[in-house]
Amino acid sequence: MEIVSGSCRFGLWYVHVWWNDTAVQRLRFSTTGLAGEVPPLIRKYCAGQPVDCSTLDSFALHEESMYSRIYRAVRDVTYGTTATYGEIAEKVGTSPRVVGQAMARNPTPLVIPCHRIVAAHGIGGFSPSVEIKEALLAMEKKGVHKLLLGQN
DNA sequence: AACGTACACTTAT
DNA sequence: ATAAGTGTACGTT
Repeated sequence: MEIVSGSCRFGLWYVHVWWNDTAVQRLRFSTTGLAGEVPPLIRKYCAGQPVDCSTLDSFALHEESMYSRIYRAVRDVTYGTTATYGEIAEKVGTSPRVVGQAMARNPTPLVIPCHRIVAAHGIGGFSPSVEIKEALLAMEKKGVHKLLLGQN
């Protein structure tokens, strides 16, 4: 099936997505837009609705590599919660540093929710900008609140 | 095929 | 604050 691409807004940023009917192939944040549609779930998520993009599929989840194992563990971190690099490392049997490396190379952020992985004593990194990570986490926190209280 | 090095970390000085 | 430990991937030989 053919790969299509598109972008949507998230705050000051654009989210570019390359995807087909089975999985997201690539996702990245950019300061410029791109013609075309993104998967509906991602559009809703970026609009602030409490939907979880990790229910989408990413090609990067289905390999036998260490990174792929890490990505599968990261996918299980649910909306509105966080885990540390060290926790993920322990789960898959590697070191925290490696988890950081896997996050830095994550081909499909949001779908593999690397923004929910934080350092033991700080927020950790995010490219292209840690502001995005902060915004995503703040939004999810608010979203869960909304879900529980049914308002605001 | 081996080697060096770069890391979105962590823990102990 | 700083240093040592860490495992994987990736670029150079």
